[in-house]
Amino acid sequence: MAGRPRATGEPAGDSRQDLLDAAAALFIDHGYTATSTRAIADRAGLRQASLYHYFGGKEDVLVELLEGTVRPSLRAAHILVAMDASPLAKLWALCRFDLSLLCGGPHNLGVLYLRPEIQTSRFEAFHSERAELRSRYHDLVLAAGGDEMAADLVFGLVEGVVLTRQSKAVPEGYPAAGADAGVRITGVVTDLDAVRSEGVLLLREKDLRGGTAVG
Amino acid sequence: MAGRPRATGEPAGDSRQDLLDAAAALFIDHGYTATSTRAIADRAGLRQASLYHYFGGKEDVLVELLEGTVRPSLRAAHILVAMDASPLAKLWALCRFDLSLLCGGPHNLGVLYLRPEIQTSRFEAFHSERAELRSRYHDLVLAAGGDEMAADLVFGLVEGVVLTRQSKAVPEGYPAAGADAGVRITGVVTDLDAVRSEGVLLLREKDLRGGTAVG
DNA sequence: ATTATCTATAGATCTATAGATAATGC
DNA sequence: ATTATCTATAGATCTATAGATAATGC
Repeated sequence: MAGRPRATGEPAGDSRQDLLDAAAALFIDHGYTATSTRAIADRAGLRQASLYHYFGGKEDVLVELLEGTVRPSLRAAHILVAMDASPLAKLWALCRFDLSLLCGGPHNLGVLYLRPEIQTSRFEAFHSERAELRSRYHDLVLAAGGDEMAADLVFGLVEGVVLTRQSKAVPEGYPAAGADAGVRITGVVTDLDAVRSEGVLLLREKDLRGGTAVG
Repeated sequence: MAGRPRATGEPAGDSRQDLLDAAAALFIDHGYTATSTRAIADRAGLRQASLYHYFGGKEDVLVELLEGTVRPSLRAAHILVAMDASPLAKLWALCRFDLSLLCGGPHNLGVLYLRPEIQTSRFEAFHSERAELRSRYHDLVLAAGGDEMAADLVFGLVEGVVLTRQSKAVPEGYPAAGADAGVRITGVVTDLDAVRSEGVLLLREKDLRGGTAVG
């Protein structure tokens, strides 16, 4: 702790986290390349060079932000898959959980998935975690009787909310409605009301509650 | 025509189009801000300063690229809406058409929709055309008996293919399967086979055939 | 005479490093 | 003695403009 006081006069709290928060907002609103290390530091109340005390460089900041976004969803997927319930109910719950994360939080962090700067080896860990999440969706859709393409469509529907959220505020019931849609897409004829009820129960599990994203 | 020959020796064809093509590839692969005017010109076989003979600046190039992507879809939407058919069949056809455009073409141009650089007044025309396309989806979903949220979900499903395409090659039948999914999402109980058959017929209309994107 | 291209460059960035300084903690 | 911050700066960009040059077209 301690150290030289900030030139801005601000009462230095958790500088590292301040830098992450500032970077998240700027990367989303202005883009990665368009955001200078100076802009990040300024917003966090520090001088440009101080960023290098906490991170190796700008890329390290983005790596850390991204890793934090898939983790919760992947964790939820693992828990759900292991539970004792029908595949469709698990699928409903996973869609619902994932959509809540993508719709929640102060920033539309999911847009970062489409940024070209993350197509380098520095982001391999992030990409493989996201690929694994996609696999869980596939497993559930196939187990429910759907096909490969339906699985891709469901995953696309869920992540597609990122585009929706960029254009307009998503309404309250969107995650639940999206989960309904995800189940419908599978093409498996079923009693949707029953699936939804079972899915809601699954999300009551203690490890799956209040899963709102950081950012 | 004519003018001083290129320093690269290349046999100067349509320089303006060459610049647009080069910019499309680079904006998508490396990002707008990360792409320098020099990189665009180099790829097009010209010197950096020559870009300014054709465009006011880098931003003008992006404006032109984006305008070219929504136009065909919006045009198709207008034609379909005016046709004499069931709302669900029109919706199926619009989804199918739109998905074909987003899946086709050499580049995944749709990713540009999520770039932060386009959130300025320079891109207002593009944004309003895209908003109008969204409205057409809403009209059709509501006419078919679905609600507002279903309409947003269908539009999100369609545009969500942009994320899918970034991670993997989308299979041949994806646009048709996506159109099926779009209809299913509405929640309107119906004979999907009949809707699909009717939708396929609508796309036989001369103005809606072979609608593959430029880029 | 017009056009498409070129070369050269001013002015404004931006990243990362070197090294100083002002706090706390021992 | 350690840590968090600072100031200063070298070196590498990048955009846009000024003005020259090499073709074709009249």
